[in-house]
Amino acid sequence: MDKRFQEFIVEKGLKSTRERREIVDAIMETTGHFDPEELYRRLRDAGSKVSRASVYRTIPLLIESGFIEEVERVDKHAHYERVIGTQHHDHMICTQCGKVIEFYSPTLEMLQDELCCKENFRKVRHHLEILGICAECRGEHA
Amino acid sequence: MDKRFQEFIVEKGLKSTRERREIVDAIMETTGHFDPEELYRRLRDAGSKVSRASVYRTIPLLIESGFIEEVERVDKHAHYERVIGTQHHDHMICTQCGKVIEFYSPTLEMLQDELCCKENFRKVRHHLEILGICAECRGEHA
DNA sequence: CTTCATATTGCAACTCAGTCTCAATTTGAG
DNA sequence: CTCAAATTGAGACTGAGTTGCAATATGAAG
Ligand SMILES: [Mn+2]
Ligand SMILES: [Mn+2]
Ligand SMILES: [Zn+2]
Ligand SMILES: [Zn+2]
Repeated sequence: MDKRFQEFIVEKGLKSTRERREIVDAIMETTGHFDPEELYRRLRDAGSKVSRASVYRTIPLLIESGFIEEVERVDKHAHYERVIGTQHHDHMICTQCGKVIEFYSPTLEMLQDELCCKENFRKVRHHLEILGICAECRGEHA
Repeated sequence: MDKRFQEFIVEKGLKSTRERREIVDAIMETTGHFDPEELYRRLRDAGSKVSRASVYRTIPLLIESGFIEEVERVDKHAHYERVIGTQHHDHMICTQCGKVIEFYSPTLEMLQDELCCKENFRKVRHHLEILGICAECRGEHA
């Protein structure tokens, strides 16, 4: 069970339950993006007894604690990814095959800070999604 | 009725119906973001007989023709905005009051092009959302 | 270790945006 | 004008996400 989430639970006066621990652990073992249904199935398949309701109820806590973030909406359901223990990045998404390229640009980050400053806006987080076609889907070899 | 959408309809071998014309016209009169339910209500209130189904069925056509784009997902429903006859821009959204600041930065656009080039990704469109707190919500005067 | 107020759980019923089916109507090419 | 093909409205349906509730688990206090 992640220490930071544990602290969050205690500070908020919530309880550390097996269900929450199982959910957090399952996400720790996840690389890449996931959706709640998938996470729920994964838990069940691993023998857990957590309910779908608990999974959905835990997600807002995980977001509030800064453990995960919502990253995309595909097929009208939300997708998340762990942000604790990973570096911040943005996404290029291939609209043909769904492939996700993660990238990070300090210049891009700084530029955003400047823009927010100019608008007198206090940036908390951001979300950049570049949609297009990946090299493979364009049938280019190199 | 917007000329470009009209052309799109013809080229696709679709039909120009009163319903589609009414929907397009209603969006032309819209400034800012809107959601399908709102649009539907607005049409009805103006005396139109269009059905909710037609509104939802027309939206994908409007997107495909480049007339509107999906801009945000709030309260788990989609929001759109007209992009024909407006300049491309991105958004800063206040998580406290919901205010939307629209901004445009050529530098930001170019930087994205460079990053895509580096990843060998063909950018088609993008979507940058900066979440944070606006000046008013921070209780600052100036 | 026991007690007990409070938080949490599973389940199933529910909500609501969005989709689909189908019979009736409209469109526009010929 | 005719007629195949497209579109429409109504309402049933879907599926992600939420919620009420009774049963259960947690953990602070004693
Ligand atoms: Mn990612
Ligand atoms: Mn806008
Ligand atoms: Zn691809
Ligand atoms: Zn605000």
